[in-house]
Amino acid sequence: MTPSAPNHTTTQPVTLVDVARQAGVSRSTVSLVLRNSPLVAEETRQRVLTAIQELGYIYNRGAARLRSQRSHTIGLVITDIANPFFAELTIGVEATLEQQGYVALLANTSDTATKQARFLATIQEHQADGLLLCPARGTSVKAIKELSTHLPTALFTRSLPRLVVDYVGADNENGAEMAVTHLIGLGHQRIAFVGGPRDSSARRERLRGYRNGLVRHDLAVDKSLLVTTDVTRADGHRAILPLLDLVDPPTAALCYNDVVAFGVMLGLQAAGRKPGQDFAVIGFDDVAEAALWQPALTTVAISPQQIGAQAAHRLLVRIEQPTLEPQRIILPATLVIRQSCGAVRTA
Amino acid sequence: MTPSAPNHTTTQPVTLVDVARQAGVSRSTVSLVLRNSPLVAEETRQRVLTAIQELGYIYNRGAARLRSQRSHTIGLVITDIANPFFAELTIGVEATLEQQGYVALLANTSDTATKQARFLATIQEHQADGLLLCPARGTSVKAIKELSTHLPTALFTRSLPRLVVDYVGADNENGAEMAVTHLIGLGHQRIAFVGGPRDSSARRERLRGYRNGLVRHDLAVDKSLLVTTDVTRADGHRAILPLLDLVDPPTAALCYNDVVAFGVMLGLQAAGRKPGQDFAVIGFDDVAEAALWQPALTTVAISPQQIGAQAAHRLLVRIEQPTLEPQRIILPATLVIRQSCGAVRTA
DNA sequence: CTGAAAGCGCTAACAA
DNA sequence: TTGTTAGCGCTTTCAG
Repeated sequence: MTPSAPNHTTTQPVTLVDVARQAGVSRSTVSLVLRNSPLVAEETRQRVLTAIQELGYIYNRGAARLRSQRSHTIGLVITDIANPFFAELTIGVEATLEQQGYVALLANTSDTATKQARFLATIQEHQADGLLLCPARGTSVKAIKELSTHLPTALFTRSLPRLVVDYVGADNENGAEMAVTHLIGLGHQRIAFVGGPRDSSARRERLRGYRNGLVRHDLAVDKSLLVTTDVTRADGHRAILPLLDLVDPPTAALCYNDVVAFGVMLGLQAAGRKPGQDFAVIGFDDVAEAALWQPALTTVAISPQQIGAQAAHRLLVRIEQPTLEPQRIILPATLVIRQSCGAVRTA
Repeated sequence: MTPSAPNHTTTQPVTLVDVARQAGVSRSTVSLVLRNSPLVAEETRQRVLTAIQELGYIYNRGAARLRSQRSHTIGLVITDIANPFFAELTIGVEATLEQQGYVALLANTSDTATKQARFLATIQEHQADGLLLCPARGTSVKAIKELSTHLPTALFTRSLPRLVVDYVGADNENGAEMAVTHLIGLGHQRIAFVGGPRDSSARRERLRGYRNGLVRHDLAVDKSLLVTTDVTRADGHRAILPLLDLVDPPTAALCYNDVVAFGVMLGLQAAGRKPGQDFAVIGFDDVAEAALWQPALTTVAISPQQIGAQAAHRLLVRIEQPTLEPQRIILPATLVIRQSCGAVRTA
């Protein structure tokens, strides 16, 4: 309690009425100042600002929202914050929201539809102004469709079939095709596609690119080289081993994402193989770790921060103009060649 | 619009009054049902629940909070979500909050006091019921002290000098001492302490353990072996190089945390050294990646999820009983020996 | 540009 | 157990 500290009456919280009284103006004037309205005379405005300072007044958005139906809050629902891809994406989202005076209510669904449903209900109860969603596996499209009619919604990373809402993602198809083409150029003929949940749109797109790449080079698509998994390192590890035991085993793998690719590399090493030398591995995402592994991971780079930032931006625009035509924003993917595909000798 | 779908009048949102009318009870009864009060007769309760279903009513917490001064929201402020340590911690926090019907407003400060201050203001405007904070560098203790008098606050991972509030952290001092003792046992005499911001309490504690370990074995503390840094891989990388050029260089390094340790290992490799063979590296945290690096990182394990869960739990308890004596909860640390310290030959 | 009055959707006494 | 009456702190017309 320094003497210069604002005179905080701990018991009764200071309200806008107190500020109005102190400044000698009406409540609505204070309200206008609070929201940076240009309608207030500069001199009045200063008086109000001073009063706010003196009283240590804190704007009560809870009250404001009740009246204005705007919470300046959005729900951010992702499948796994422990995946660095989503961590970086979250940073992008947050930066954009912060700029515009919004905050995120965070939820981690662990890629399960039930947790997601529970959180979506919570989000609505808290009157979030919008929803940023990476749909979990088994998401009911119907439910999200319903939801998106009254709650501005933007999807990222994964889209949902027959659901026309804003979406921001990467060019998965092209990225995957570039990767496969690169592997084929390196002489590989038996290329596996490892990992990812079956109902992920991102996986479908990457798989399509993979197929296109093969077909374009007159290689057959062999179903025994396609594996679906959950999305952790352990899953990648587990998935690669049976592939090695095939009669005609693959010599390379394009993985659903980097995390799975890391698992695959570990699995290979556990089986006495040397990724980058006797087996080629390519990931997807270009997470920061990718460059740091031994061997460094060749991967299809997409920018998670940008995806997050764009999705957030798009959502805020939609909140302002709900009738806007939904947009599908696809950010480019590029192949980053490192050691794990065997194309480069050393660091 | 399936026929079975609830009859959603898109224009007028359904309120508690509508539910009351539909169920033929008063508003307060509905309110009680909404809050699971045991005072309502089971039969009435069912009628209300049915009405809620039929109307597709959504509980408006915004309105509830205005009256009850409870938002069921807490502010979660961390320094860097891209650090897997904080990502896991967040998971722990979230799990606990979810169980108790709370949601987190997330903020990533990038370890800067200004961003933190801005967010703290936002948190208050949004009437968060509590604050879970890992203080950024340069945090004004006075400001947080002031804040904590009206906002239930719990710190984690880093504490603040002369601030008596709930705190959950790891046994940094002991952990560091165990690590140093291990290195000394391995024959190292010149051991560096690398990384971490000077004003992090966690760093101070780890440094103290480091000193204790040396002193207890009659080794001198050499200030030229102590480096402060920011907390990214790049910082670790940068920090180790000058150390190698010393006239009497270190042969081992205890790092502020795993992320810095990864950087140190990369720096060593860039300098043509072999961590785990001609230089020993030990980290702190035991992030998931630690086990997967080549060489696998020896590190002091603390459980981020547990720290997060405990801190959240403690905060919720305090929200219920604000007069409780603040507690300082220290979770144990254990040394996990892998390859980077050279004590184990192979995987 | 400023003021007065009404009310957002809920909860908290209190009474019935 | 349920209903009645205020009113949380703000924004929003609408006048002045």
